[in-house]
Amino acid sequence: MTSIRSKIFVNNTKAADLSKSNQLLHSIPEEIINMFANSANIKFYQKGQSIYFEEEDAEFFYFIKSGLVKLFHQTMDGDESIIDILTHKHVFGEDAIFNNDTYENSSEAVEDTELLIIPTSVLKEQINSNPKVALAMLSSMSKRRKMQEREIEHLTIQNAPQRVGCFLLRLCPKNKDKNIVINLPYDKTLIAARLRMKPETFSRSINTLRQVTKIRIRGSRVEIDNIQQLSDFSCGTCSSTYPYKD
Amino acid sequence: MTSIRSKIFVNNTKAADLSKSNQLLHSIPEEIINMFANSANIKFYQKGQSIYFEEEDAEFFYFIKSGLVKLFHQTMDGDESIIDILTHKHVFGEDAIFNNDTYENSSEAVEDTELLIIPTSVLKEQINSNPKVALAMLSSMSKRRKMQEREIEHLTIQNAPQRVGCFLLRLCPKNKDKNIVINLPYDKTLIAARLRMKPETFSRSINTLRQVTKIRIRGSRVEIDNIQQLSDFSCGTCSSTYPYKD
DNA sequence: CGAGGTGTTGAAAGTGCTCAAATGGCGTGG
DNA sequence: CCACGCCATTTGAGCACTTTCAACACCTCG
Repeated sequence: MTSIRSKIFVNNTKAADLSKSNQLLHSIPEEIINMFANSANIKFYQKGQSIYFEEEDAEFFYFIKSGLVKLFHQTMDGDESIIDILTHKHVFGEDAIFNNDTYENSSEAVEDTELLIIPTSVLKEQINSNPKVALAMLSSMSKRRKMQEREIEHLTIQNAPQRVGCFLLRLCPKNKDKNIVINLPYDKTLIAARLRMKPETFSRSINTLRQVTKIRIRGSRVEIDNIQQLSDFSCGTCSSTYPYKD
Repeated sequence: MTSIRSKIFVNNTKAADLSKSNQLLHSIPEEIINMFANSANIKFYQKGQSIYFEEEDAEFFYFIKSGLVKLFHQTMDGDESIIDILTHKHVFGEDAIFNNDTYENSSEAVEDTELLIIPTSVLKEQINSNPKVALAMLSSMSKRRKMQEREIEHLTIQNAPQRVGCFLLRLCPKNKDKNIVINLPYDKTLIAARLRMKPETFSRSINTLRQVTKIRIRGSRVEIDNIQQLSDFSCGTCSSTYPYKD
């Protein structure tokens, strides 16, 4: 239970490496983040270190330079319910500005992580004064909403092996459909939690996928010969089909 | 499969009855909607009539004056996956402006319904030119995101009777905690679908609730003597507790 | 080598779903 | 007013899927 305030600013490169990168998936466009470069600082978090806790006052929001961050809720019976796992270039904590400047969930570094921290005050100013920023926020929030809707749908109509298959499909490069080799982005226990299933269920789902779709998995290495077979199995009942737009 | 365009403008009261009402739950504030009054028209839909289909070009978004609207996705195997049931004062279809002016889901009147229809072009103009509108949109979208997060959490950690209990709790007046009498807002089959369970499961869940929490249900009338008992049962494992803020 | 973390497997229990059938309310035509 | 049919709801039985609990394999690190 380290206090948030106790973390030390190790580095102050500021905008230095904010410039080189492309469109963000479900988050604020990087060009917008760049506008905050002057107000931003860099902060390092060790694996397992907490970033902020739910209901804490939110003075900052965060941009992930590198590493892995887990967003979660603490449940009444002591468990935690994972909201999302975020990686490179994702933004989080910004939603606090619509929540009375209070964080809506807790966050923690899952690996050693390098974050850009930006005062929420700056974001609020920009939203109010710069229509482009407000629009970017709207657009990014809309995308997230859509992804959440998809997640809800999947929780309802897909079974565990299908959800795992769907997760793998999302990792595949968009332009290939044969002989794909990918690596799981984080350990299986965490993937299981992200997919809202138990590690045992995840493991058994992998076995099912092996049998049904002929994929090969060894450690974190995944080989998919025929992506069609995997998407037929995973997405046969969904409202969207592979390849996904986001 | 009636065409959307075939519906007739029955009435043109315009802004007439837009003024009297209070804050909206998870939607655009009514004061913002009022700004569009001059561009709005009123349109009636019969029970069962489709309002728009997924992927259709979106020229309008909608405000519910009265009635009941179902938002849903068509799944690959012909079923439909319900996204939400909306009532009086809810806004829908506006998300299309962030989706290439294409509706993201389908909608249908569940009862006879009176809608205010407003061109999306007007909304887009306002968002770009009026920071207040953009801010209102952001705030409302943020609330919806939060509700979706809660729904995802509930799908994962609550069982069917708990989800039903939670649904009932949301219907209760916020200021009473004894001898509450409420009415189910729509028929049980639809509630079941909204809670993402089968009608059979819903029915059995009601029975469980009767036994465990001493509530009485007859037809659509629900009597709750002790709300504490119901919320202990339903929300014991969630990250939020009754009374809910939204 | 031993400890701890991660991942896998087996067996049993729990939960929701499917299918089938019964019940009950309600409006229509007689 | 009554019989009929339709629809919503309930109930029962069996099944499919996920979790739980327990045990074990594997790997890395000291």
